Amino acid sequence: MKDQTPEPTATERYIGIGELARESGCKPETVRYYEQIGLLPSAPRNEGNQRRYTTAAIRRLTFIRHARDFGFSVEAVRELLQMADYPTMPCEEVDTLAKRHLAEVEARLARLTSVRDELKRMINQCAGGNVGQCHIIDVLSDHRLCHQTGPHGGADVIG
Amino acid sequence: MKDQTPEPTATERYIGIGELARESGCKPETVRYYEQIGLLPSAPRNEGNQRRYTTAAIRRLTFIRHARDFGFSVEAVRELLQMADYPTMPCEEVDTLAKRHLAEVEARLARLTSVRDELKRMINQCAGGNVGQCHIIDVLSDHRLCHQTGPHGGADVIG
DNA sequence: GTAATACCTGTAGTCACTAGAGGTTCAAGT
DNA sequence: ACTTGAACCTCTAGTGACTACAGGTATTAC
Repeated sequence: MKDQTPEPTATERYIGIGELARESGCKPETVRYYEQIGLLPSAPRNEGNQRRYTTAAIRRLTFIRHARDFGFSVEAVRELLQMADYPTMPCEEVDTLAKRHLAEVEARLARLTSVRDELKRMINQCAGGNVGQCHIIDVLSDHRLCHQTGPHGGADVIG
Repeated sequence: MKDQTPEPTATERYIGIGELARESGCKPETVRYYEQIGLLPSAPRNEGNQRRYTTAAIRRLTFIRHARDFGFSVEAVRELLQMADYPTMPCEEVDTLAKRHLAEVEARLARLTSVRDELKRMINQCAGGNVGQCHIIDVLSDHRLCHQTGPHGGADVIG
């Protein structure tokens, strides 16, 4: 990964898992989990068996959290990390991964948008009477009552 | 739930779990799962211990699948089913549930939209060189490089 | 009669964490 | 030096909504 900060010096301060987690916006449990599944390398331990980290770990974990926030799966993040570790490689694969992810996000957006529209229609048509006359229940009971502009009736529908 | 079809007669044909699943757009495993968690009542069995269903089950399961397709949680579906079972009750609660769900869907849409925009920006700015110069990696490494119109950097970010 | 298909139960796996039990270590204050 | 409380450790189990599999039984078609 590209260094934005100077290299850690020999006298660099080590931090514990709690501070690392705070700095990167996650919880200590999550850090241990990422170590367990190999997204983070096993951290060196102090005399009392507690993990000690440098700023390199903050950068790596921030990268991970940020990619996860973008909705990349853990496996995609693993690949992104591998690529980021070799700055001289062509970035074609990174681009491909990002584009594939964008396509998935857009598909989810489309489905979610059609769900939203249908929900709005359902709610607007509810006259406020009793359940027997309720349009919301009707639409849920019978797919044919849907306006169905988009593909919300598919298999893995909600993103 | 409001009947769209006439009441089942005494001579009605019973169907197996496979046909029920096909009719309602899910798998037999899912039907058994719904029975297990109490969304569907325990089906009567034939001599060989296999579940037999009537069209009532098709209607109920279709309702469930459809509500799930709209993104209602299983617990919300459970409540909707309870309400649908009492057609003379006021539909206020149904309305409330639907509106709450709409709000959640809109929140997810907002987050997802901001993620999509940022992904697009990342990809457009990738000059196609090597990983060391790759804007995608840069943005993932450093949240400050985000355009950040929306709240995609929050806690539970991706819907 | 036999072979293919559908069905049964029960358990474990998925994804990405999160929560808790039960214990150890560290840092600060007295 | 001692005590207290926070932070840390490992290991296991739970979340949601299914899905998959193993190992067996029933039904159906030929």
